[in-house]
Amino acid sequence: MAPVKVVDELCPVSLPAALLGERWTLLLLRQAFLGTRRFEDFQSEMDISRSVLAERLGTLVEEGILRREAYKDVRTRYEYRLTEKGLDLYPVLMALRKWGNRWMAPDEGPSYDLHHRSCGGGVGVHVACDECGAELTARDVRVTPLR
Amino acid sequence: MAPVKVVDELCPVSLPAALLGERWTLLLLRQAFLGTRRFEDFQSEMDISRSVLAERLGTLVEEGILRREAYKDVRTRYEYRLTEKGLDLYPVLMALRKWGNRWMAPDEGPSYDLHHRSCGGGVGVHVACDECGAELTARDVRVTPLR
DNA sequence: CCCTTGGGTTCGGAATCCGAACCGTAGCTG
DNA sequence: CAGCTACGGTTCGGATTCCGAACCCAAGGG
Repeated sequence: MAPVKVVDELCPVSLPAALLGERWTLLLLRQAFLGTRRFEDFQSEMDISRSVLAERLGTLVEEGILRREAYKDVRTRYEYRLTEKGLDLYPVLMALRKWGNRWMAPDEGPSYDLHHRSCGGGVGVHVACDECGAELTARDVRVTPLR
Repeated sequence: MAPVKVVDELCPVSLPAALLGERWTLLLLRQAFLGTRRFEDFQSEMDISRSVLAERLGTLVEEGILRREAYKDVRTRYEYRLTEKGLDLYPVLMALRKWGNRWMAPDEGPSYDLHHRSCGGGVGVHVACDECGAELTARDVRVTPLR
């Protein structure tokens, strides 16, 4: 694997990495996928300061990953919900989870489980060739610089 | 999707998220997967300060994601290489890349491309049911709290 | 000998993060 | 209607972390 020089702005990983690789953002998204929607709930379920939470929610809304929406409970409240762009991050979280289960699992095992709604099967993540369908590891992939 | 209260330490996403959701770590891993191995090369290819680079490389080594190894060039040098645990993060990076290509792609397109070495096909990432094989989105998955 | 290179470590100042306090709007209570 | 509470923030001061620049040391090379 020869080192590939990369123009950072043109690497499809670097922008998302800069966004998600900001403290709290991944945890916030996990929480969103678990169904948390309200400011207060994020704040009490994660141990994050209110100011930083407000800021992170703000940038996620700006990025179009969450949308802030008013709704009527007993009175007007707001919720932060995943947009389509946000929902599309699911594979990232699932890949993280799979890795976490394999390499950083707590002794007692996870505190929740995920299953396919309709058949009850577990959730798997796979990197596969679009052409031949073979499961791929880093070693099976060639990097071709374009510029 | 009812909100699920999660004991943070028992969520298989939270530990990896805390680790990778630290500034620079994801970018560093991307670089590692592209073949960068030496301190100086990380430093010149990414725009990171030497002190933080040293620290991040250190924690990744502590975590067993990279291993630091001496080797002989014209003289003794060191390289940071992905361990098996590190290589196993490939799906995370690929999921990030896929998302980046779809939602944050730069106008000119990516600066490099990935292909299956043996058949030339593209690299795909899939979340699928272990049982029935169906492709899954967040909506198809049920969260079951265990404790 | 002095110079260069790789791989760091060590500053001081700048940017972030945190907890705690505050604020405004709304409803509910009496 | 006066006062209280809940939500969804914003605004502080102090504690961390980050950064760039400078320094350090070992091993060659000229």
